[in-house]
Amino acid sequence: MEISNRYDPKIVEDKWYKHWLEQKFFRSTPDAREPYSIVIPPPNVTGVLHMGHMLNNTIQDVLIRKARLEGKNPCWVPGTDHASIATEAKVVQMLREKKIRKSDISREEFLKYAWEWKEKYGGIILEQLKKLGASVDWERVHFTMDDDYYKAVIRVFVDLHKKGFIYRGLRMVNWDCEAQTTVSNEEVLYAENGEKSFLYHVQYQIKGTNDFIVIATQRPETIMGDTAVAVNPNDERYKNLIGKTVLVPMIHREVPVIGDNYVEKEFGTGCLKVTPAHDQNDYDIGLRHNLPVIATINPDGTLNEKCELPEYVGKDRFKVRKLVVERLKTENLLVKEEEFITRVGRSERTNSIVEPMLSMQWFIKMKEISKRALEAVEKDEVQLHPDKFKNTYRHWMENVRDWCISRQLWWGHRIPAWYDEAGNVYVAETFDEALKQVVSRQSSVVSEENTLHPPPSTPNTLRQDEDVLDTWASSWLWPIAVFDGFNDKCFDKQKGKINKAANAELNYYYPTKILVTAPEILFFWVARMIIAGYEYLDEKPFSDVYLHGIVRDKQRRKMSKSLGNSPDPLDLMAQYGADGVRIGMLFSSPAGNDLLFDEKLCEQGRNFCNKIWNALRLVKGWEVHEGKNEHNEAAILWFENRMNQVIEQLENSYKDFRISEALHTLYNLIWDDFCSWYLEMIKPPFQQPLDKFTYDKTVDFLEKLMQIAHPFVPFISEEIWHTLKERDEKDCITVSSYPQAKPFDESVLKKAETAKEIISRIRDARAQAGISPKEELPLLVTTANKTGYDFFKGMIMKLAVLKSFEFTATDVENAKTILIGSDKLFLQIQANVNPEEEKKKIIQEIDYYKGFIKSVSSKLSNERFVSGAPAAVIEKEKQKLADGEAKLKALEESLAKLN
RNA sequence: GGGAGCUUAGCUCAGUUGGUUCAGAGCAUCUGCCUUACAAGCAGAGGGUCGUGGGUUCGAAUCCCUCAGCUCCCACCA
Repeated sequence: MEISNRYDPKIVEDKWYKHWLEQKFFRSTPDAREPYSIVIPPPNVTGVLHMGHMLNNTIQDVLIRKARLEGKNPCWVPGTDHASIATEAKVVQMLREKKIRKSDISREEFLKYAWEWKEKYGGIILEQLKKLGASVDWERVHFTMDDDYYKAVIRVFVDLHKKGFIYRGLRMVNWDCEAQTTVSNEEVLYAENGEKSFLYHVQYQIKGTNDFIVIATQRPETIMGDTAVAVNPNDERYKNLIGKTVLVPMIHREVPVIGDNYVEKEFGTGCLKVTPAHDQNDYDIGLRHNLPVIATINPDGTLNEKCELPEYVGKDRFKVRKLVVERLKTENLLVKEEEFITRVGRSERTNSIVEPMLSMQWFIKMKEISKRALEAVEKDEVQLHPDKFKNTYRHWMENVRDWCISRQLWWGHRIPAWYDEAGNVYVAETFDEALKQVVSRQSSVVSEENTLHPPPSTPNTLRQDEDVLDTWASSWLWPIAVFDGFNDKCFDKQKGKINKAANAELNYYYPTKILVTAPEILFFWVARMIIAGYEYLDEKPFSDVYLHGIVRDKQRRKMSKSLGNSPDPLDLMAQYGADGVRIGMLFSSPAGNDLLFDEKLCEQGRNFCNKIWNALRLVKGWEVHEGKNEHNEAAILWFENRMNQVIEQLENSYKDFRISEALHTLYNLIWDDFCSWYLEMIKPPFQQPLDKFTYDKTVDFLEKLMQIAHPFVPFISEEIWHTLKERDEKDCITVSSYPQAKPFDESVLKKAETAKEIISRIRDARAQAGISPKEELPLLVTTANKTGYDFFKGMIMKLAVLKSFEFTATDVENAKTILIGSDKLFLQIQANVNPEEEKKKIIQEIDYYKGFIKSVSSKLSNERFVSGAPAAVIEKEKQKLADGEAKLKALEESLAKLN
């Protein structure tokens, strides 16, 4: 069979992915095996996958494929997230390009466009996952707005409302005037170095006097909403004013001067104007002092009639700011105008300045519901990797704030609340149920906020809340909902709990094994999933959380479309193969660290695949004859032991989720140990056949190596699996078994290391002397332990290209001397080396060993060390001392000879 | 302002309970090779006072403190 000398992923990858799907290798249903489930962090359907997703999904696939090889029942659930605000923004933009304005179309029409968008991008995302080789169960694709999922979200809302965790309240929210929606704190961005602004010092007249008090503000346009002026109660300058009344400029509203510790004496003038309607802190002060709230700004950012100045009504707040400043100037109320760097928040989606606004919103009370989720991580029931995130998690959970879950959007789960004409609220899963509540309202308690209103006369006027839920209020149910955990059969509406036993899937797969995601969404998503898990199942959603870093470019910049520094994953995979990209992604991304992506890493991955490929070519190219070549025994024994050692190391890496480390270990095993050493050791001379015994062993090694490598490089490993031997279509590496870790003999490994060192040193000496690597050289050795060489002598002769290997009792003159331990190797070459250089090197070494011996012997003569350290450590130290002394002696002899 | 973390080779990072076979890996660099699997390759080499200054210890990259620099999270000053 002719095998190309270049590995070509293109022909291989699609072929095998298709085959795997046909064989249903990724399909999982509950059975007797141990489950190993992972739910994918559902990518947003805002667009196509980026490099961060590649990293995220490669890690998951490695874990899933490893579990599959280990005979577990791996279930990797794929899906996508509707990502309400992000997707809606994309759709609005897309429509804008088509000259369609959201405000001109109906909710239904808009949703039609949004669904089309979802179908398109959701589809692309799933195709990208296939290209990557993701072994997800394609019969389990979920979307956070699928019918079942939608119902689950609504059901949870109703349930939490019933339990008293959800309430409706007036709160200061971040308002995006352009998108006309609230945005979460997390969606508010601040410019790195702040933004330039002005601090205006404005005079407020003290009532009944001609005196003034000067406040400092950035937002003069909110003056008309002022309901107090606050000073620090300990501020000697102003404390006497507390209780007095001042006049708000322009509108002459009488407001009190109050004392509040929030005010910092040093900042500005030490006097703060209080506008409870348009600033969070002012609102808090207002609550403490029972101040009225006057909202002067409309949701669209214009001023309303409450500002009492008709000329400003309907004008944008920033325009009004200018007008107010001018007016204050003309009225001589503006004392000072200083430049000021402020950290103003902008909406992540529209970049418009976020307006703190009082608004009626739905909230989830977080304190109580999140208690067990905090404990779970504290007690390591849920383990975070790396565990430094425990601190961050604790800090957040201990200071958790109520979660505003309503969004003024169309794309998402519409809030299941209905209002009657009187303003009563009915929270129910369906309209019909809400209607029922209306009918039975007279006698029953509905909810707190309704008690003020009488029951409606005509129930038919019920109108549903226009808002939808925050995306995370659906994705926090992901690990439960993808197993249909909220269906009628297993969800107990009375208790508000899921009966796991009534749902075979949930019972088998939940809790899932591990969640792989980025630390950025530790709170938005991870923490909330844990909360939901305990609330509905009294159980964690996953045992481990692997938090990987952000993919950045070489200059540490976050990859983004606008910077154009993000490569297209599909292009990369076309260029380097999916396996190459997978390796590239994992090569330098230990958990918790950002990945500085460099295309060279993918190139390295591709080269690695090619290396494996050529190992296959070599093996397949040999002619095999019956029999057994005794000379290869040492190599086989060594590699067997070495492989077992590495398998054990890999297990340790996997155990701690050190995926990157595992890959490095594997890479070295294949490239260095197998290709560079083992294959060279057993390689027969040109055009000579290989003995069958060695051949079979080698094929066996290569198969095992491919099984170990399979989680990282699924495609090439499958291809090699089938090229090595004729196999049945069902006999795939994907569903084969992971090699067991077997005990290994340290002494064999140690002897081999010595042999390898000898070979390297001889090659080095040869290179320095300028002698061709092909020229066979004689070697003479002095040693106290001749038998120590027996095993690897043949190997050394072969790889160091020696003519002979003899022992001698006396030192050899005119030869290059190589010290290995206390043994001396004399390589008979014309040593064109500088004796002074040689001496210098030896003296350096002698110094090192003298220091070494001194340190070890002082340790051994130290009473506290000898009495304190365990026997094994002392024994080791003694051995070190003996070795060191022998080495020193040999060195000194060599030096003497040179003199 | 509160909290967490980082600083080891030119670059990116390992270094698990302190023990001079522990100062490492990959990339990059340099030297020599088209050696019949692979130039997407082979064989070698050089390179670090382990951020600074102290301390604990028989012994410190590892533990403690100081300082400097960097990063992240949370809150946020009108």
